[in-house]
Amino acid sequence: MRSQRRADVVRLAGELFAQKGFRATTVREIAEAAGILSGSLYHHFDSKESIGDELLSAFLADVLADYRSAVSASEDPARVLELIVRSGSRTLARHRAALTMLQNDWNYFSTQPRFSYLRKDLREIEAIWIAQLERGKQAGVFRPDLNVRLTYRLLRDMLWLPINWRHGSGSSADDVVEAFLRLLFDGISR
Amino acid sequence: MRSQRRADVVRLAGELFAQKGFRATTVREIAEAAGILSGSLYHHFDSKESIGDELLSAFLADVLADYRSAVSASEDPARVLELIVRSGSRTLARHRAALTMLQNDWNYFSTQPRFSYLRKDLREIEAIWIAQLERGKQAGVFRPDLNVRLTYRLLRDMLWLPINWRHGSGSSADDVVEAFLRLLFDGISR
DNA sequence: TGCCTAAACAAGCAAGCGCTTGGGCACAGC
DNA sequence: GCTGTGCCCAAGCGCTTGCTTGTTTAGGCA
Repeated sequence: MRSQRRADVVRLAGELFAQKGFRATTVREIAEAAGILSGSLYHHFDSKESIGDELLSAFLADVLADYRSAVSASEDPARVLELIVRSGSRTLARHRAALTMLQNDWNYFSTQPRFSYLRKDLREIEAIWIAQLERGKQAGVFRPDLNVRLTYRLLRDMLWLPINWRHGSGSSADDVVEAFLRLLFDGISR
Repeated sequence: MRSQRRADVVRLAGELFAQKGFRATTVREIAEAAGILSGSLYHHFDSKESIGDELLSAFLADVLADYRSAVSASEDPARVLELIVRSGSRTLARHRAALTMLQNDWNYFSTQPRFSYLRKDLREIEAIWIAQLERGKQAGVFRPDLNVRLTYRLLRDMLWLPINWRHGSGSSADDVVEAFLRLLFDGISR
């Protein structure tokens, strides 16, 4: 364990970034959460941006690892999507703060050169989804009239949405996954 | 037409708020977009918040009007949902900036007393969705195992997501609506 | 012409921002 | 015992923020 404090700061900063937004969170707030003064942060980090960088790059690395392993785990497109949804559910939960940052502050991060890897990684994710949807269409597993690109956008965003729900009334994260998969493959009709 | 400039400022500010976030947009930027100085804004508005207020309250008023008219237009729950999706598509397009603000800066607005009506209006929207899903379940139109509350959250968020897609590659807003309805009722399976 | 008002400008205030600086304290190795 | 190093504090710098102030300008009307 090289530096517990450093890791704490990253985690606490992530929670604040997710809660208030990256730009709206001040280094003084981050420092206060960690029990030190703002100037002391700069002993551990170059800048506020590098804290955000650490959170986002770790998140995308884990997500991409999930996707790649799902693709190599099965030949069946429907099965691959199911794997992505199920393993993704846990990974996303571990990186809840980073995902929320990505959703809320995308317009900021996507314009900063430092975070250009975000676009690259998201393109790889898109490519995997589209490849699976297309293969499923060809194989006759999915509807032949499926608009692959539109469906991808809907599904990926749907999958990333529930992360910030506080499922209070008797529904767990697993319930959300099952409801999602059911809706995905069968819709709401009887 | 009481004041063209005032309306222009609201519209331009909305675009900036949607693009950069509410807190990250400065009154100087808004003023520059309108071709005046920041101080002159305060002849038309009390504060930056009141500009945001104008955008958000107008948006929610229009959305709720859609929902109420859809409910009173049909007895069939599936038909009501379809009406909400179709009319909502146009209303959401008209209020694109306000919807984006709501999505990106929800954590900010929802904690400000001034914007407490947001919670109230969203609760009414939720009640309408849930009532229709429940009625459809009872009537045997929807799956009997449908988790009503989870489904509502997924659907409403899904419906509000595509507003910021730049549908470049040959897919229009109408295509998105059709793809959504198809996915909603039938899923992706063949 | 003289007056009134809406709408703009020019300037700047207090507060808060990210970040830097210089120094102090505890503890390691010698 | 001395010194080096890791970690932190106290103070504050330069800049930006939302907003205020006092003044100027343009146009309608008696």
